[in-house]
Amino acid sequence: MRKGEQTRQEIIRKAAVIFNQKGYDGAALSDLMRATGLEKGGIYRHFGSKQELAVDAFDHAWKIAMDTRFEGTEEIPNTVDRLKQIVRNFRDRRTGLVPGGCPLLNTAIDCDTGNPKLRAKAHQALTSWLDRMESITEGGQRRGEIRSDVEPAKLATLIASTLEGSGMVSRLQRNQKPLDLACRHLEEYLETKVRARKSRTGADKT
Amino acid sequence: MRKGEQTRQEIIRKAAVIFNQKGYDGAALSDLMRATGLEKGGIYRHFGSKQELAVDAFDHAWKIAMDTRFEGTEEIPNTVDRLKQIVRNFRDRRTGLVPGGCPLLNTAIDCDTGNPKLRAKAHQALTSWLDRMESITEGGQRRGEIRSDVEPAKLATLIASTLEGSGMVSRLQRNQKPLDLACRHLEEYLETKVRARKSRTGADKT
DNA sequence: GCGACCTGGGACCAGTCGGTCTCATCCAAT
DNA sequence: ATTGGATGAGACCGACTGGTCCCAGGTCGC
Repeated sequence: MRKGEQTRQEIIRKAAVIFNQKGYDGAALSDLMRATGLEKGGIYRHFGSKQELAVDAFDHAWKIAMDTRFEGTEEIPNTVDRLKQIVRNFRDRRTGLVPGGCPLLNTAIDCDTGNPKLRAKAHQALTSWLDRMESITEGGQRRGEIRSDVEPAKLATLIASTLEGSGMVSRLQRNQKPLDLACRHLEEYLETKVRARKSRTGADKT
Repeated sequence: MRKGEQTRQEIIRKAAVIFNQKGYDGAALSDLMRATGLEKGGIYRHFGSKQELAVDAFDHAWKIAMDTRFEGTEEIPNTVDRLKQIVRNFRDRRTGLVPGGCPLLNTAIDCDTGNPKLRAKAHQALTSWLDRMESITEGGQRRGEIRSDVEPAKLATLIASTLEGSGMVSRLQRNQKPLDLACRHLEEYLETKVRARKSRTGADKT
């Protein structure tokens, strides 16, 4: 049960690229066969269906995306700075990602109608991303680094929405500027509306 | 040549829904046949290929989207208020739209890889949207309603990115709140960073 | 090194894909 | 009312779809 698992992982890695670039319907079994170098039987031994493979491939792509987006942020002590780094990571760290753009955006749009399994995956992926930014914000509030009138869930949603939207525009224009612009906008927002201003008591009343 | 054109338009209207909901690959000829009530030959008389039909269907869907997003804005005298109404239209006016979400977002993601014709259509659609908001902003600057340090292209890009991104999040969560939130964020931005503050001279120096 | 099981190849399947073509019918101008 | 072009039905096409299955060969634990 060792060689098989190896092959399975290899299929997932290769398939993730195809699915992320072409979408579920656009990715034909023949594409996956070419990418993996395996025949149909070789693929279907490890997965019960195309959809099952697509789900595993999405998990793989999303894990990489999440790891990359939070890379090097844990060790940043100030929570506002940490959020700023998350924003910058989204813009700057592209190496190692599964090619084809943000898997969350791709899958959400691709599966909005039909394919409820994959759609649910995308939904839970978004939730996991938001939750993580939310809990950073809550921590920041407890430590007095973030204003208490900031609503963590809303801040997380605003960041994710802005990044994904500008990512789409950047992709369509094949131009980094829109994403750049959104990042600067978010950074300014974090500085002026989120970061707690220095106060004598260290406390921050609403 | 009258009846035929009528049928053609009918096909476009019905097909636009299918393409917008299922994407290009996901929309099978059989789906289009069912939606239009026509046989394959009936459809192919009016369009040279599936792609040709998809292009016309996108144009149709996008025209409706644009008309809706700018509906009732021409007559708003102040340009900042006009931009705010555009933002609100994006959130509020959904009736009459082609079902399936924003055709621009859908097509951009669907056709990012492959289908260059349709991708080009999406790109030009984005450009037309941005241009329109840009020229409103320029007009506002000439009239002294908008700060001269605002860069019209950047403002347009920020608005479009934020709306599309939050639209995606709202769709995935099946919840209006993220879009609501983004709108309020943009409205505040327009008020505090875009609208020219009253000045004695009426002029606005950078 | 043996035996059992794990692995992958590839033939095969029914169904569907986008697309073509022919022909009966419909409509509209005369 | 006639007629010629516009129209749409539907049979047909080859390619390809996702999926199944069996068998030869490889890879294990022993």
